[in-house]
Formats: sequence, structure tokens, C-alpha cells
Amino acid sequence: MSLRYALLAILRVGALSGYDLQKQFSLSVGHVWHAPDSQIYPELRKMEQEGLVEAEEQTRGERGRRRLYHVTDAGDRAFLDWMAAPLDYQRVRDPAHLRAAYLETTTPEAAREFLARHITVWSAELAQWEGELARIDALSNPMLVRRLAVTAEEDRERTIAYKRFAYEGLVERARGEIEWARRGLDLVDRVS
Amino acid sequence: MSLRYALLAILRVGALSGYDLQKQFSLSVGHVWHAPDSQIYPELRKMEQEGLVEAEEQTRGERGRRRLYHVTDAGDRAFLDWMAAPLDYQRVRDPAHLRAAYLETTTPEAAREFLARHITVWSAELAQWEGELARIDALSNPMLVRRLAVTAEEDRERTIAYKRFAYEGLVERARGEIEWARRGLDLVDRVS
DNA sequence: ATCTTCATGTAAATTGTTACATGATTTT
DNA sequence: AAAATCATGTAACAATTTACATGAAGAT
Repeated sequence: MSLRYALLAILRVGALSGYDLQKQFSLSVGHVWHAPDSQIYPELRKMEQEGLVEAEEQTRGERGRRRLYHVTDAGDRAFLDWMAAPLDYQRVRDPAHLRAAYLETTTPEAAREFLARHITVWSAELAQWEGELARIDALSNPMLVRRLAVTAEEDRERTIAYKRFAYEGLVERARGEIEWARRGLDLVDRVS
Repeated sequence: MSLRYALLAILRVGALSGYDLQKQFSLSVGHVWHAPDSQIYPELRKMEQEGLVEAEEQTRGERGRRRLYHVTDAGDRAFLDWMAAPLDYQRVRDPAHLRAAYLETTTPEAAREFLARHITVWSAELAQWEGELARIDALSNPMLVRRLAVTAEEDRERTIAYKRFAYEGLVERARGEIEWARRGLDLVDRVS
């Protein structure tokens, strides 16, 4: 149930419509927490009912409408409370390592394909996250720039440092997965 | 939906009751795919309906009963098909890295607590997995021994090697998380 | 005109979590 | 006799995924 906190994290920086939020989301927090728009719209409505956000109804042209969501004080508090509370860790659920433990039951070709795909998938993630790191350093990430604009001078360094720290962790994870799968490919060659 | 394949992987080695399966599960695949008994019993029933397993009804004492589940040919094929098919990767959903990206919004104390807990949680996982590696090497893991007993001589080395490979990956992951969180603690000290 | 982007959702199905519920058998 | 373990589930809820559905506004 971190979705609402991910949404609050973005909205706290400034009001957005569901649509814009969803785009910002996929460009920032979405790297760490995926959610499709069909989940975001209903969640915003629920958060509105619970008083965490307020919708400012706007019209667009003749009949177009949009709802601009603002974080309320209660929403702000909810976010800060969540940040200060212990994180609840979910149990591991890792289909790739599950399969890896049983690779002897399939053909070497299927095993190689699985590992090659693992490398492809994690390389894509790695590229994303390294790109994000570069954008953080170049201050060219729009979300980060928006955040820095509403951040007091003395807090800017920390803000950047933590964001960097988060992405570094993701980059290392991806590198680890890729190295592991490479070793797996060697292993397949060795034992088959 | 890897749960059923995790269950099949265990049952393929030999028939078990839901209760024993659940215990084996938590001692082996459970490290990679957690599932509570309240999920395992219904899943077994569903798999029975779909013809992947067959239940042998047994009595225990006067009125006690148990259902011993055997994998059917269809179940065996389903498992092998799954092993040979491309794995579907879920999108990232990582509350720890999500929170890490926003650590500047909380107090240094809360940030430290979060990171310390991250280290604790992953150290526990690490200990589990290193223990598992040691048990693989010592051939003292009961599940592995059962599996080797039904494995042809020439396939034993591969079986062990892949199991080792899977756990090595998990160990490295845990080490990475711990190192990352340690660096995070240094960072908190530096910026606050 | 038509294509893209803006804009907001509903519905159904699946998956997973938490709590509850029950009772037999074996061991101390 | 009590405690531990064996044994099997149901119920309610929460979270997630996938697919569907609709239409306005702005750009080419």
C-alpha cells in the first residue's frame, strides 16, 4: 500500500491532474513503484474521500474537464507519518531465482534463453536508472527541479544526495542481476 | 502465479500432504517464494480440479485424515512447459528504494532507523541463504537429498550446481542491500 | 479531416494477506 | 491431563492486473 505515498510524494511538490500525475509518476517514482493509470485514478478518488487530497475542478475548452489534486494538511501529515514509521517488508517472491533453482529440469537451450532474457530485462532497467542518475547530476530531471524549487537552499544538497543514493542502489542491484545471469550462462556451458 | 509451479517443483520429487508440503515449502522454495498455508491448501484443490495433481486420501488413527498429493503426467508437463516458457517479469515495486528517494523529508533519526532496519532485515535473509548454501555443500538439505535420490547419477552435479547458483544470487543480492544501507547511514551522518 | 495528446474512468479477474475456525493425534 | 504438532480449511479484505470504454481539445 505504498502507492498512495508515492502519489503524495509527487503531489506534495505541487498540484497535478490525474493525467499529469500519471506521467510524472512513470518518469520518476514509477521506476521504483509501477502503477497503471487504471490504478491511479481510483486511488486518487479514495484519497480524496479520506481527505488526503482535494480536487480543484477545472474546465478545459467548452466541455473538457480536469481535476487538479492538491495535498491537504492531513495528506501531508500522512506522508510524513509514513516516512517516519517502520517500513513493512514483504516476503520474497522472486520467480527468476525460483526458476534458477530448477534449471536442471529443462534443456540447456531453455536455460540459456531464460538467462539471456534476464540479462536483457535487467540491462533495460540498468539503462533507465543510470539515465536517471545522469539526469540527477545534470539537474535535468523535471520532477527534481520542481522539488528543488520548493526546497529551502540548505536542504537542496540533502534532497539531491538522497535521490542519488536511491538510484545508486537500483543501479547496483541491476548490475548484480546481470553479473549473476552471466555466470549462469557460463555454468550452463560447463555442465551440459 | 508461480505458486503452483513452486508447489509442483516440490511434489515432483515425491508425494506429500498439504501440511508436509507447506513445511518443505517454507524450508526450501519458501526462501524464494513465500506463501502461507491458507494459500497453499486452496491452490492444491484448484490444481486437483485442473488435473495437475491427484489426492490420495488417507486416514490417520480413528478419525484423522490426510490427503497425499501426487503430481499427474499433466502436472509434470505443466511444470516443464513453465520451465521452458519465457518468464514474465513483474514491474518493480520496491518500497525501500521509494522511501530512500525521499529521506530528506524525515528526521535524521527516522532515516537512520529505516536504514538500520534495512540492514537487519537483509542480514536475516543473508544468514538464511548462506545457511542454505552451506547445507547444499554438505548435502544436508533434506529436500535436495530427496531430489538427488530420484535423479540419475549423471544429472546430480547439474542439480547441485543450479541450486547453488540460485542461492548465490540471493546471497549477493542481500550483501548488496546491506552495503547500500551502510553507505546510506554514512550519508545521513554526512548531510545532517 | 484525422491523428495525437489530454483526460477520466469502470469492470472483471486474479492474487495475496490476515484473521478466524476446528479438531485429531502424539508426546510429555 | 496438558501441550505440541498434525491436519485442513473458510471468510473477508486488500492490492494488482488486464481489458475495456469514452470522448474532448489541439496539432497537422
